[in-house]
Amino acid sequence: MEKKSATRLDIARRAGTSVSVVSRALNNSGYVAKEKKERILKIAEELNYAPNPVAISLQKRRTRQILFYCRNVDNAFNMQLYKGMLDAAADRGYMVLFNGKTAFEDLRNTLVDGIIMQDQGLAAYYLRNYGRNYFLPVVSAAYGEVLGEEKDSERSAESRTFSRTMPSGRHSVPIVEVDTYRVMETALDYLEHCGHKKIAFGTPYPAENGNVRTAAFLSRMHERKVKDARNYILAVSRRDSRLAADSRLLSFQEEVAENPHVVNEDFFGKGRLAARIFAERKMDATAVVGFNDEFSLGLICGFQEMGLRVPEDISVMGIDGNDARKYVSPLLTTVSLFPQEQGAMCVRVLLDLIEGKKVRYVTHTGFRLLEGESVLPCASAAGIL
Amino acid sequence: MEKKSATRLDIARRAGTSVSVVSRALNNSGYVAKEKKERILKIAEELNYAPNPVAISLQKRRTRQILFYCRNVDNAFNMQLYKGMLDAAADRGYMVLFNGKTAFEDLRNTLVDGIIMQDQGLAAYYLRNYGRNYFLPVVSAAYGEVLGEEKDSERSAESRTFSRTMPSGRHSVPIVEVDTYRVMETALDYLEHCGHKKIAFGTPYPAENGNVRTAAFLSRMHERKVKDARNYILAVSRRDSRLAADSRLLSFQEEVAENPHVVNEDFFGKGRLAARIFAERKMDATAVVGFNDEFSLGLICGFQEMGLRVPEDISVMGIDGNDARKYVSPLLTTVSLFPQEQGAMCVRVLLDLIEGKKVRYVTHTGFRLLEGESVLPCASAAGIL
DNA sequence: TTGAAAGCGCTAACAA
DNA sequence: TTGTTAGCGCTTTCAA
Repeated sequence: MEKKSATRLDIARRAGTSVSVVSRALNNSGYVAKEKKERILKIAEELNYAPNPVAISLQKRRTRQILFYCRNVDNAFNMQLYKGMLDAAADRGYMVLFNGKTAFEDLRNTLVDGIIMQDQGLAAYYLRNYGRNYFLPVVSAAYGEVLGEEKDSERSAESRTFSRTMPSGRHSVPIVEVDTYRVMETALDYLEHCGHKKIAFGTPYPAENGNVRTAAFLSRMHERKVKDARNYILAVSRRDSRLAADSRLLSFQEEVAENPHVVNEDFFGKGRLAARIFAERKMDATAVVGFNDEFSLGLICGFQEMGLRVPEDISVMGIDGNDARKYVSPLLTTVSLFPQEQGAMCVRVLLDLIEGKKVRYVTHTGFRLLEGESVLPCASAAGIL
Repeated sequence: MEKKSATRLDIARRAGTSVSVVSRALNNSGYVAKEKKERILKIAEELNYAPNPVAISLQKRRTRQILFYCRNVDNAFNMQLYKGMLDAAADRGYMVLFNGKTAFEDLRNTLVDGIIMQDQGLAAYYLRNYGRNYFLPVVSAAYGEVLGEEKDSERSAESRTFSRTMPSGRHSVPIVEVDTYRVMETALDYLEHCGHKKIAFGTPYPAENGNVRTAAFLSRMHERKVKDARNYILAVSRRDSRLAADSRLLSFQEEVAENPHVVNEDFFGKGRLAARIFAERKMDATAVVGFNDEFSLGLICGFQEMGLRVPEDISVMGIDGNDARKYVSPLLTTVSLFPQEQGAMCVRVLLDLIEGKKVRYVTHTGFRLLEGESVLPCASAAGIL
């Protein structure tokens, strides 16, 4: 048993034939005498033969593995994305591996045919710094990425298509995303429908940070003729001293941030803190839309810790459709982005790319309001402070 | 750009030298004239050369990748195990991939050097059905596995060692686990210390199911001369009709259970239901130890939904050290198994195995009580029903 | 129906 | 210091 495992050559020798016949027999492809085939199969069995997948991959120049590269292992939303990927990939004979931490430089040594990046920021960074050297197809799921020039130019090119040739844009990657602007609209419409007039947007980033979700909020508020919209942005400063101290868990695990732009965000903790800031600033909103569900769960926790009732005193709404909602009462009302479907779509786009088909540059996936109990319906909308 | 990427041969040709020199230059190993080396590096740069990791793996007969095979993608505990693995593996130059769903038969096609199984049950099943044919080293993290003959015989062989030869036991795999009996003791000691006399054990499995945690509870209760210990087992029947209906989330994702013995357990949902069963059965315990943290969070949720206060009316305690604790108030008191350390240890054992070192058959990792707010301290321990 | 032969892209021993 | 050579284990022509 200690010795190395059998190869097709070993089988061929015992069967008194050649490797190519053995290969055909094992893969049942091509001609091979029935009797001989049986003998080969039997010998393979006896030898506990198992093909070497690495050799097959080298020959076929295809591993049939793809990777979901995702830093936020903690976030259930990403795990839901991953779940969606698994099925979609299996349908086409691929495996999806997951990796949350390998340095970008080492990523190129992964034995995969393509990579799905957690979000656009990561994808752009990767491509800019490492991607040019070898074109391993990459697809990105979008999620709260920062809005910049690149983003602007991208928005105007939604119908651009890709093939396996180098993309035309500078650092562009096909992305699968949800239309954040319409999502935000859905959230705000719902709250207004429930009677809320003053609506805040809670975000874990500084107010000036131009992430799409904040931008979408401002844009929608603008449309609604709210002039002091910026006052309704409830931002958590990255350096708020209470951040570390506020952790609910004794932390025996030091957090390590390796890439400057990729932090393992504690959305929950920031949401929790945001609730305190809301009170300190005496914001007069009757409802808060959180940056994402994790953040919103933190908001609920924070409000409750201050003795406020959700939704009687303050309504909270999220964005994502994160299954972690189940843990918290009241059940969070949210706009679900159906991460599973988004993940599945990422896989389809990536596999199309790998297989040389043309793919759309931007693919939009669906969303839907999921009612919970965290928004006061038809509220008389009295300020609480 | 469309054409296939450059190889060492391409570089060699342009540099007017041979592949081996190129190889040495690129890997900076062995002799190569300084000037020539520079030229080679430059050409490689120009050609956007990137080595083919599959070819390297074939040659080296090592992928430097290992896999964490884990079905319960939903459970934060497993993600914590995974996080621990990442660092430990990086220390030794390995990547850890994660996969949650590939069928066992396809697992052998994975391009990895070894596999860590989520728990002993999975590992045993895998080895029994697929593992014999090719010895891909496997290590298992233990967690609530079912106690059987195998397990008994294993316990008596803790000091057995393994090498890459076929293990001596029938379907045995090195495991990295925490001593469940001592963990249970720690939990019960703490509750008694807090004044609790009647302690229940909540489990998502039928009462007869001999999983280690239930067994440990019974064993410890027996030691404490509690004769009706079985009456304090709060079990959820697999077929309780309320299970499906009780889900807090609109479920657009149908759950698929592929392997009979591997179910994507909804521990939270079962814990929630268990709280109801507790009330229906009018159990007179003043504290409940949940099977694991997820289950215990469900218990808290369930009790609160019935208008009971935790811990004033009923104390709840968990086992695991699952970070999902942060979501729920009151903060769950638990015995942490330090999943990150357990995961790291799994990796070390697996890599030792891969590298041909002898490894212990069973490796125990540490645990510790983590106080939260879900247990009433020094309770007068009045029954609530 | 078979099997020899030429790779896939890289490593490493060895002779030069 | 260099280059030739022989693989790693498998697939796939193509001539027999």
